[in-house]
Amino acid sequence: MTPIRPLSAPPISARIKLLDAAHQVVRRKGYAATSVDEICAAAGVSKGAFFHHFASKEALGVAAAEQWTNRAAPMFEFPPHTKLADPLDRFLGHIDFRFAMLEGPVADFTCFVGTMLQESFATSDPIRVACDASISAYCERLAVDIQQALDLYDTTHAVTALGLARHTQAVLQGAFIMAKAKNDPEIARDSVAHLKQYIEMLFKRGETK
Amino acid sequence: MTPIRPLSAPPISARIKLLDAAHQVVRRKGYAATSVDEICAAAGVSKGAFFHHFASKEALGVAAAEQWTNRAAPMFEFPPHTKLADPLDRFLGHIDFRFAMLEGPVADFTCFVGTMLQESFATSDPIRVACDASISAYCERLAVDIQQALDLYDTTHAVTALGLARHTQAVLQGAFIMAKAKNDPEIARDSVAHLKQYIEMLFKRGETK
DNA sequence: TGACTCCAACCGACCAGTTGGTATGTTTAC
DNA sequence: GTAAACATACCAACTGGTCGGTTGGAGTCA
Repeated sequence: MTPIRPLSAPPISARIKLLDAAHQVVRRKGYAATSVDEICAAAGVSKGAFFHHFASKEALGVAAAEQWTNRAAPMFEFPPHTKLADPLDRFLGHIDFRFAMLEGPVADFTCFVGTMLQESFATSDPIRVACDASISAYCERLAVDIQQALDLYDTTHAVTALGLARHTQAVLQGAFIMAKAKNDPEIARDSVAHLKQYIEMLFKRGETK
Repeated sequence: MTPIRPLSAPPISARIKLLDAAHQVVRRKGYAATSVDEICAAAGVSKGAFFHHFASKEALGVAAAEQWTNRAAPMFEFPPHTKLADPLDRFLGHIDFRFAMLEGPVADFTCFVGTMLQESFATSDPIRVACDASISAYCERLAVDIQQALDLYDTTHAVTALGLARHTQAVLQGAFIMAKAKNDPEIARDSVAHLKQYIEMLFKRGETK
């Protein structure tokens, strides 16, 4: 399966190229409609290389879902808003950041694991579990800031940090589908704007405990 | 293509069976992963019947999306809440209704057109357009009650009826994906509960204009 | 240094099974 | 009688996956 190599070693080129190609092609065409040959062509590698690195197409799906988590991680580190002192500012800054991502071709901002889930949740449990892990990791990371905001600000409403993080993720996933329906990002931004308005209402800005 | 027949005539049996079978199988496996043979088997008809009623698999997808709209229509007519006098009660009743639907096997309550959109928005414009039409019809119907609620109740927030209807649809679509990730409806209900809380906050219950 | 070994990385022709779609025929309803 | 509704056998194209082979760089020993 995955060759054993020290984490410090340079990444195996073809493997990374295949994972990146899978992210791009599958987001446009879906998992089942994307053939192994297509992924190879997009990655610029041979079929032999594919099956050297992955035991099966399903194994690539699992690995690509894990890689998707890695790709999302910088979202919580590099943007300016992640350095803000106020946890609610960081949360709202994150929403703004996701809002700003919703532009250009639809396939470029939609979620790889969300797309795969639609097709694989009932047909491949390994892929479903890997996609769930990626989404859960996102939610749990987002919940850290939300919990700090809940600790700091007054809110009389029934809200848990993880629950609100999951709702945020759900709104984003739903927004992607609406954007796909219209083939236009604008409708997705409207939904994220509603989400932000909800969060601001929940936290009643300015009233600390 | 579609045989011309008077609307009053009894529906062509095999055609309806194929559309229903497509709804069931595609929601479980996705569009691309579902073969024509499988749909025929699930419908209990032959392949000859399939290609007699539909020019291609894509044509079935379009017809099934249109049929999905028909299947959703009773949601706005038969449930008790649709007869309530207050438009906000009808809207919130609809949310409760959708909430209550979120139970049992995931594939039984998820959205056929939402699933198809994920795979077809970039590869089949006819299917994309048909799915968009189905979602838009739902949103426009829902927006009727919302508009009446906006006319009746005081809300200081920036909200349009159609925009809120679309956000409702987005939350539902996102909730389906979260349910698929966990293979469990519970997480979907949490998100719909957040949506209901948002709507109640928007309309500040009891304060009419 | 340089000849030798070794093995992960990579290649591309090939295979059996499945795919959407067709061609041709039979049944059924009016 | 005739046309729509359905059935069956079939096909070329494509699918995921296999298999024997080549390559190139890291060790090793003289």
